[in-house]
This record gives sequence, structure tokens and C-alpha cells, in this order.
Amino acid sequence: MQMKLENLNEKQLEAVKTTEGPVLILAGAGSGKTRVITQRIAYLISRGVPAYNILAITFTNKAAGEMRERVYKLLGQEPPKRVKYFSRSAPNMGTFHSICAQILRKESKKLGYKTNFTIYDESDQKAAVKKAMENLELDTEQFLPKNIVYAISSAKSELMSPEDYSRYASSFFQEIVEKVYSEYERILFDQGAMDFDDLITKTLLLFKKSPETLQSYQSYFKYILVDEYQDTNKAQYELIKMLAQVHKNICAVGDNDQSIYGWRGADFRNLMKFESDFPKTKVIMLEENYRSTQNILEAANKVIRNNSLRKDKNLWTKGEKGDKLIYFQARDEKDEAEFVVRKIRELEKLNDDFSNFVILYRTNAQSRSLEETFLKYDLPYKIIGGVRFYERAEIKDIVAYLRTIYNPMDLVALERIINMPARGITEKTWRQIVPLWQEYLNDKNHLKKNIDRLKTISDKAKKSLARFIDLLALFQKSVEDQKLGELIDFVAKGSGYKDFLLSPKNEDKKLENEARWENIQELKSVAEEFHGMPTQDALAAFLEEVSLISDIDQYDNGTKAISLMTAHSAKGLEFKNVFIVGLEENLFPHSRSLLEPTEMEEERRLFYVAMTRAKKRLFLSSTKQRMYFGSTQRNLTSRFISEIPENLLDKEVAGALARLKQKTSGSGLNSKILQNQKSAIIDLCPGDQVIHKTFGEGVVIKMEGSVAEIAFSQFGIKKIAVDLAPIKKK
DNA sequence: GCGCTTTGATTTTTT
DNA sequence: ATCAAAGCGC
Repeated sequence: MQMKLENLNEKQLEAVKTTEGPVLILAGAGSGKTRVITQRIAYLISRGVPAYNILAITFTNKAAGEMRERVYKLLGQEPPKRVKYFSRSAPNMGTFHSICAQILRKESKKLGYKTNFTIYDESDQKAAVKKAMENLELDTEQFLPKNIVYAISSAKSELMSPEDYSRYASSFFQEIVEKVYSEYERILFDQGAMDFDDLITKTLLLFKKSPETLQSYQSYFKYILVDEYQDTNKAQYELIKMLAQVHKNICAVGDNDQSIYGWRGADFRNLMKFESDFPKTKVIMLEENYRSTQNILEAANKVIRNNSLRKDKNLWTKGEKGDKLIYFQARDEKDEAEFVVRKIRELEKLNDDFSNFVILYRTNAQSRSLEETFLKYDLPYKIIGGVRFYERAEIKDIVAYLRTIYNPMDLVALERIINMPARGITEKTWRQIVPLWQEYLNDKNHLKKNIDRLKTISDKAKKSLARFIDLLALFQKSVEDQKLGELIDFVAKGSGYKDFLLSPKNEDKKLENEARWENIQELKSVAEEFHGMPTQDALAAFLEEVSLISDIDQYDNGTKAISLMTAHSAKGLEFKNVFIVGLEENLFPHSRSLLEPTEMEEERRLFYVAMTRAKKRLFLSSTKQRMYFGSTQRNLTSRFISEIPENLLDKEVAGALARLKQKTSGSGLNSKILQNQKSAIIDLCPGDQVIHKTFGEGVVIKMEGSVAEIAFSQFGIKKIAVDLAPIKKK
């Protein structure tokens, strides 16, 4: 097989060609990392390594898909179609979770799982935790299931079993977690379910329990590559160490400045530890940046240098200096959105079509004002993330039906659908049949008889239950002779869900329900992509994809629209023009990070990631006040702005002049134009930072006529007559 | 027992 | 401001 190694600098070429032994590639932002990884894989194949001996782990499924396409393009071949499990013809590419799910799909019997296991997402986990707490008679109000889910997940990613946890637990809350954790584990096992963390930890457990299994995968995955290594957690790290132990052909690629998933257990020190874990590691630094202009790069370098927990490196580019970064301070989030629109229109007129723009924000909630403004000016946009498709109630309902068909022990799914649409099975009834449900696997008729004998259930409910059991059996039977898409139709109709949505009794909800039905059709069309395999396999693969997919995976850069997404979602992407909005203290950096230096550094890395997405132009903005939770919040400008050298930044302050005109023409309510001693015009708004001769620094909270309420850092809140007081704007 | 209204929480980021 | 879970009347 032939391939050409194209456009590689010396370091990159070395990274591609060093195929044997441990390699650590420290790849700065925009250093051509993807090019290196794909060429490396293609190079291996071209040198005769069978594709299936290669395991490449990426951060998203989307990245894996793209990688696959690029590798085959380099090899001059068509990428293989959707492949079932580990195929002989293609390199294995996927996220940790999807790779592990595939291993477990084949091997879970060795761990004692009775049935096809189901993957629990966060809301399923919450339901299971709630159930565990009820079993233990713990108050779900005092200890929120959400927090316990988080604690359990952290424990799992640190490879702490319930027993380990009991040794570690010291606080009252942790003692509660300890109890819930073991009960939760029992519930999940009984229900044939695994949560996200289990996918990794159970694979590890499998390898520990069964050395032959480990051995077979070790010899299968002869060449291992892990992208975004700085975002691996302890469990993932152990897994990799185990798999690579024999051949030691392990290539880790990462950048500790881009570690932004510490909150979910990622530990960028794994990157630093690599060299000691794998002796004789070849370290290759990629520091030449091919993405951004000098100005953008320099600004980003200066910002990230404020972090103490890092290994210094020097990203550089041969590229042009480029425009200065632009910073705009807006009045509020509407004004901020208008600024974004204004800039996009200017640039769009020149040459850049809409796909060259991305707006990055810290929290999904910030997308709303942007969305409204884009609608107002009729600009095409797409929001990545936010309310996810697979989290919509109707989708979860239909998926819950499929899950129950696939694994009838999945009680979280069963509970969701047993009375949806309403069929007269109440909470009380449900509680009583749960202990009997196990019999479903052995003998459905026995289950029915036992239910029939229960005295505490009404005849109506009994009949309803019997009908439901028959319905489920009918669905299961149809897996044998229907395609997955047809099955979804059959389920929607047979369960009464379709009628429930489309029956005309809900006249005012008609449109909403029709949209829901459309979503189900959309789900069906996704399912149809799996028609190449037997329905039982298709069902498994489909459910797996549904539970592991993220929204960025669906991001399609083909359509010409402005992208809106969180800074987290933007990792790995690049755009000609990048806007980072909401650069305010409490928002970006987020309020929850203010007290913890390590978290503050993670915020800074996140900002660094956001900045380095930009190829040509970078726009930064903040607001003086914004609506948050229905009330007005006033924040200081983000510290990150002040970390950018002045000479790289063009400041566009929200037109004091424009406001001056507005306010003097009679409409000024919250603002006062005045003259201070130096007879400079100051225009004070809530959010402005001021300096008072006596009280020092402060922030304007409220304006009433010429009286300002100012919060001083040293002296608390004072009311000040602004036209008399010795005060000036900072 | 069902479906609607009210309440209460909720928002950092996601596999 | 918005959305999901709990309460209340039919």
C-alpha cells in the first residue's frame, strides 16, 4: 500500500514515523495534531500493519468519524460503512466509552451479567439513586440524588469501589454516599445496567478477572493511540496502561494547557506521568502553530502564562501578525448580541460566509439572547448543545420502550413507560409488581398469574398489566421479523403513544405535539441507518449510539450558518472568526471557580482553548449588566481581559457618546451625565467601576436621579450624590 | 386515577 | 426565565 506523507514539518514527521515503542506528543493548540494522528494511522497501515490492530481513542465520536474519513482518504480508499463491533477491515476508533461498550457487549457474560446490558445516562442514574435511597429509607430532600450521583461518579472514575469508599468516607454526607453507592451498584447489576463510568471500570474489572481476555485484547490492539490524553481520568489511564503493557506501542497526544474536564475526573497530570510509566518514551513537542495569527497566539500565550500548574512552552507561528483583538463592553446581553451581529455583517459583506463564525460562551443559558437577536436580523445560526435531542421527553419515551424490549430488567426504562401513555397503572401498583418482575425473564405467564393473585391491586389494573405484558411480548417478537425503523413505528402505534400525541383532544397543544411526533420520525430515520444488520444487533447498536452520542458529534460544518456553542464544545474545532461573549467575573471565570485556585486555572485553560480556536479574528465582549435567573446581575469585567497585553487589544467601549445623545434627549432613567471636578463628562451606569477619594474603589449598583448606590470594596454600600462627590470613573 | 396547575428548583462544563 | 416534579380538583 502506498501513501504520501504530506505537508509535515520535521517534528511532525518524526511523530508520524516513530511507530514502535512509547511516544508522547505534546501538541500545542493548532499545531497540526489531527494531521499527525491521521497520517500516523495511515502510515502504519501503509507499512502493512493490519487495520484492526490499531486502536485510536478520541474524545468524541465525531472526532473518530472524521479521523476515519481522513485516514481512508490518505490511503485512497472508501471508508467502510457503519461497522458492527470490531471489524477486521477498519482501525478501531472511538471514545473510551464506545470502545469499552463494544468490548463489554461481547464479554459481559464473563462478569455475570445475565442479559444484554443497558447504558444508564445521568437521569437514569438519578432515578436509580433515588430508588436506592428509598430502599435505604434515606431522605431524598436532605441529600439530593443529583449530588450523590456526582459523588458516585467521582468515586468510580478514581477506581474506588463501595468498600474503598467506606474507608475513605469521613463526612456525614460521604457516609450517606457510601451507603447509597453499594445499594446503587446492586440495583444496577440486578437491572442489567451500567452507567458511563461502569463502561470503563467494568472493562478494567473484566481484564483483571480474566487474564486470557486481557491477553486477547492486548494482542489485538497492537498499536494504541490516545488523543486528548490530558483529559483522561484515572480509570481510563489504568485501562490504557493495561492494554499497552505487552507491545508498548502507545502514542499519547495531548496538551496540558487544554485540560478542561477536571470537574469530571480528568487529571492532566497523567500527561506528565507518561514518561515514568513508559520508560524510554520518545517525547515530541509540536510548538509551531498553523492556525492563528501572531497577535491571537501572543495574547493566548500571555493569558495562559498566569497559570502556575503548567509546563511552559512556546507556541509560535510564521504567519502574519494579523488584526488586533477587539474587546467590546456592552450595556447588557442584548447590546452584546447586537455587537456580534454588527461585526458579522461587516465581515460577511467582505468575504466570509456564515460558517466562518462561531460564538462561544461559558454556559448554555447564554445562547438565548444571541438566538433572539439572530432571529431578529434574520441571520442563519445553529446551536450546538443546549437542550439535546436525546433528552426530549418523547425521544426518551420511545427509547425507553426499545430499552425495555431489549432488556426487560431495565426497570428505570420500564417505570418510565409502564404508564405512558396512561393505562391505569399507578405508582402503588408499580411498587407491588417490581418484586415480581424478575419472573418476566423466565415465564411471562407465571408473572401474570402472580399479579392476578395480588389482592391489593384493582381488577382494572390487573387487566391493564396483563395487556401490557402481552404488548411487550408482541414487540419482542417483532424484533425477529421487522426492521428497526418499522419496530419504532410499531411501538409508537401499538403502545398508544402516537394516538396520545396526535389525538385531537388537545387542541391548544396540537402544534407542540406534532413537533414531538416529528422528532420521533427523526429518531426513526436515525434508526434506519442500522438496517444493514439483523434487528436484534441493530437494536443493540442503536441503543448504544443513542446513549453515548453527544451533540458535538452531530455538528456538521457543511451548512452555512453561524455556530453557537459552549467553550467546552469548541475543543478541537477552528474558525476564522471567533467571538467569546460574557467575559465577566462570575460567568467566565464562573462563580464556582472563584475560591479554588486549581479551578480558576481550569477556567483560564478553558478561556485559552476558546481563544486558540480563532484563525484570523478574535472578538471579546462583556456586559455591564445582564439578566440572569430572571434578575439583573452586575459583574466586573473578567480578569482574563486584563491579562491580555494592551497593545494587542482594541477596545470598543459601549458608546458613551451614543448613550449621551440618547439620555440627553430625554429618555435617560438610570444614568446621569455629570461633571466632576476635572470637568470630564462622566456617564454612570450600574456596573461601572468608580474611584472615590475617601472610599476608594467601588461598583455602581443603582442610579436614582443624581444619587448613586455604590458598593465600595472597603466601606460597603453607600449612597452618593454623584454631581457633588469626589468621584471618578475607573 | 388522570391531567392540569402550582410550586420549586435550577444553571458550569459532558462521555 | 424556564422547566421538571409534586399537589389538587375532576
